[in-house]
Amino acid sequence: MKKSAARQSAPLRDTYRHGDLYRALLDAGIQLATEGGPQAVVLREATRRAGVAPNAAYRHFESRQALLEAVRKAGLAAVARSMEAQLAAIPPGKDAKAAASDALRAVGRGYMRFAREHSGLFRAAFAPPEPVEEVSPDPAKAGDSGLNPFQLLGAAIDRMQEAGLMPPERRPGAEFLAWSAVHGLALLVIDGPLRNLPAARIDALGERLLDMVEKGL
Amino acid sequence: MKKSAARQSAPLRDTYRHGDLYRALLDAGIQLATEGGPQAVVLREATRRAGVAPNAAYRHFESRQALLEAVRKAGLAAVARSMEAQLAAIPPGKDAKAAASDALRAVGRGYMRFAREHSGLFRAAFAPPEPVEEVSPDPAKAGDSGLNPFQLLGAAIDRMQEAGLMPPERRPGAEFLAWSAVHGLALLVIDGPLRNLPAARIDALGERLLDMVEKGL
DNA sequence: TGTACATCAGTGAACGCGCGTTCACTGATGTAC
DNA sequence: TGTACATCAGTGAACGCGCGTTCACTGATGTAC
Repeated sequence: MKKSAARQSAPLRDTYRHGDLYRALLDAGIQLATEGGPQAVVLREATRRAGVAPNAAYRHFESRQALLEAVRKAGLAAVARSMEAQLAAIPPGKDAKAAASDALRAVGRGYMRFAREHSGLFRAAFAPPEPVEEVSPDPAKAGDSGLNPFQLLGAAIDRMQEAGLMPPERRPGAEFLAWSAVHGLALLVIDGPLRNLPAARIDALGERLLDMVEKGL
Repeated sequence: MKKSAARQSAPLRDTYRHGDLYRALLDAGIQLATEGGPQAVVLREATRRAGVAPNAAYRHFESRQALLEAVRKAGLAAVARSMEAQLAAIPPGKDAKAAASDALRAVGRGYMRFAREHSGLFRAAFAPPEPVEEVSPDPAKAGDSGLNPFQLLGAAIDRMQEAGLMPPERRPGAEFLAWSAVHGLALLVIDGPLRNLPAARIDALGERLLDMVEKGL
C-alpha cells in the first residue's frame, strides 16, 4: 500500500524541466490529504507522485510545513465552494424569511457534505495553525464568491437577522455557535464515534441539527 | 525538547523487576497524550519515561496500537469524571425542571472543560477507532458513576424529557445533536480557529452554546 | 538570425533521526518438593 | 526450613524503514549581443 503507485525510477516526463512542478506538488499534497488527512501530506511522497527527485520540492516550498500550509488553504477554498454549491441550489422566489432560513441551512449542509465527501482534506483544512481571522480575505481560501467558509456563514446569519428571524442582540458571535454545532457533527461523523452510521441516518441527523441551530439562535 | 527529561542510561529503579510496569507505561502514555495528542503516544518514549528498555513494553502491550488504545479508554474515563464533577457541583433543592436543565448544562460544561484543560488527552480519547456503542458499558471508559460520557449525556437528556422540557417525539437521537454542538465548540477552541480566544470569551460562548442546545432540542 | 552565457529547475547521493519491532539472553522471583 | 528449578519480566543489540533536509552537481532554457 505504501510503495504502490507511481513508483518508477524513470521520471514520468520527457522534458528535463517539469513545467508546473509547484502545481503538481500542491495537487499531490491535496490528494494525499484527501486520502489520509494532514499527517499524510509527506514531501517525499508528493515528489514521488510528481515524478521528481525528493529535493526538487525545495525549489517551490521552503519545507514540508509550507506545503501543508498551501494544502490547507486549498482545502478551505474547497469547503467554501461546497457551501456555495448548496447556496446556488436554493430554489428562488421565496420571501425573505424563508430565503434566509434556506441560506443558513445551505451553508451548514455544504459544510457537512464536504466533510463527509472529502474528510481527509477537511481535517487538513482545520488542522492547527489558523487562528480566527475576522479580516484577511485571503483569496486562496475563498470559493468562487470570494468569501471563505467563515464569511459565508456570517453572511447567512446576517440575512437571518435582517429577515427578522433572529433578535439583533443575539447576533454577535452567533456564527461561532452555528459553526460549533455543524463542525461537531461533521467530526463525530467522519472521524469519531458516529463514523459508520448509515448515510441516511447521518443526513437526517444533519437536518435535525440544522433545526436545532435555527431554533436555538 | 525531544531528548529533554528522564533520559539517563541507568534505570531509575534499584530492583531488576519494575513492580508495575503496565501501570507505569500507561501513565506515561497518558502523559504523552496530554502533552501532544494521540500522535505523541510513542512506545519508545513511554519506556524511556518508565526507565526501562524499549522492548520491555512488549511484555505488557502487544504493540504501540494497544498502548494507544489503553490510553484512549483512560481518556474517556477522565472525560466522564469531569462531567460527573460538574453534576456534583449542582446546588440541590430545585424543582425537577430546573434540575434537569442544570444537569444537561453540567454535562456539557464538564465535557468542554475537560477538552480545554486536557486537550491532548481529549483528542486522543476521540481519535479514530471507537464506533458508537449504545451498549458496552466498558468500565475502563467510565467515570465513578460507572457511566461513560455518552451515557452521562443520555441520562441528562432523559431527565429533560421526563421533566417535560422536551417533547418525547424529539427524544430519539437527541444526544447526538447536543453532543455535536458541544464537541464542535470544544474542537474549534482547542485545536481549531478559535484557539487563542481569551478564556472569558470562550466561557461565554460555551454558555450561549448550551442555551442554544437547550432551546433547540 | 545566430551564438555565448547566466540562470536556476531538477538531479543524485548522502546525512542523521527516531521509530516499531525481533532476537537470543539473563537473572530475580515464587513454587514444589 | 532449605534447596532445585521453572517461569517470565526486563536486557542489550540490532534490523529496516521512511522521513526531512543538505550538498555539490548538471543541463535546458531564455536573454543579450
